[in-house]
Amino acid sequence: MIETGARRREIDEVASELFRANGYAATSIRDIARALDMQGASLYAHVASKEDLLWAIVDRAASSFEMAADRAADETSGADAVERLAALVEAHVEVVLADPGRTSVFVTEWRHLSGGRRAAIAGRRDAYEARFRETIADGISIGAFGATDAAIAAAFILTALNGIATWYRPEGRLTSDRIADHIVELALRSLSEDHR
Amino acid sequence: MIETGARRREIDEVASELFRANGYAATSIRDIARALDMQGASLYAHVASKEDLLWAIVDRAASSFEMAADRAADETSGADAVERLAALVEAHVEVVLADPGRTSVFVTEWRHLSGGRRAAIAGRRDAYEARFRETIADGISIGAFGATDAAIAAAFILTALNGIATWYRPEGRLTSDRIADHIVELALRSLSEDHR
DNA sequence: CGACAATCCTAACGATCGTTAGGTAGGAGC
DNA sequence: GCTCCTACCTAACGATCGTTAGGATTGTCG
Repeated sequence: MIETGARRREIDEVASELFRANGYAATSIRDIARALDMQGASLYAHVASKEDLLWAIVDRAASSFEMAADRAADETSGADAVERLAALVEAHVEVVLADPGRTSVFVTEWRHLSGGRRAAIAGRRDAYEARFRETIADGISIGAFGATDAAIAAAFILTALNGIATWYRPEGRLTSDRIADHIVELALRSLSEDHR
Repeated sequence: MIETGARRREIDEVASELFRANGYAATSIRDIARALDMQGASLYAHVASKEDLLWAIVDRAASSFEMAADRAADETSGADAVERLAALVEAHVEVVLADPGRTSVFVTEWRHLSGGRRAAIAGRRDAYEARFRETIADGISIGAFGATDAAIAAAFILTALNGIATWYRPEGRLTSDRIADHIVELALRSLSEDHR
């Protein structure tokens, strides 16, 4: 019974931007409505609850990352760990840069979901991180990466990649393509075997 | 007129933990009071406003980073860019690991400050990031680092270092010392000149 | 003993919160 | 022309928010 019409998509976009700028808890239903030139109560013709708004954003963002990682893994199945990790990193960066606002909400506001939804996102997050961790562990075991701890390396890289959403500005000095190139380079180099 | 007694410090600690777990906006004065076994109104014997609580945490965290960076810069003045950056990174990681909760509040909740305080923190943050950026730019110019963009590299490293606060658990598998070593290694390698 | 400061209390204020109920305007399809 | 659906409205609900006012208790120091 989830509404998916054009109006609902506008509402999701406005909510995403306000959640990003002010946070979920500090954004009221009436704030969102005001940005859409309507009354707070009117939003309930489109949405069952405030949390449903957050859920729509977070769930879609999580799916975007999962699908991009699936695609990256498909395209590099059989390749060595370095290439597989490069594909994962590149896919992640592309999703972040395609919608930094949504990514920002996803990363910082999912904890405001309640009960099962929160647990579900935590689980998907863990599973997603495990892809990175295991690929890094593979690379370490074949000597392609410097011998670091795979769990730490995965956390390091993923938080750095998600951090892009906090500082990237589309109107900035560099195009998103060039930023993506730089970031992928930094991430892969952090695992390189030879240094100094 | 800022109270600095022992009781006030307890209040700051409890508030920091609740802000970290639930966010500033989703934490009420009465939540904080309940964790201290007192009534919400009683907190105002120690604190002028809810925002003052956030300010105390954020300001102290910002000062910790600044002082640690000052010390690191002092100890490596005259050294080459690689060593100077290493000292900055190590100092930052140590501050994060010394109090991940406070760091987490600092990084994610400072936007809830109003007016001048918010602007002041934004300025100090920019100045702090500039230290990293300029040290990296120095390293690039003398060929010690791979030719990446200094601004992107600084943002990449700093968000990765701040990210530690979101996943580090003191009761975890590794000691904070070992984690610090790994992280410093990852951060420095991401800038290394030779790779592949 | 008495003054004082620190600490916490109860009660209440006006504002705002998420949400529900019930109604209205306008266009689409028969 | 009538019905139905979509999209919005006004009004209000009970809860909770940050905060203030004023009083009680307690221990310290003279």
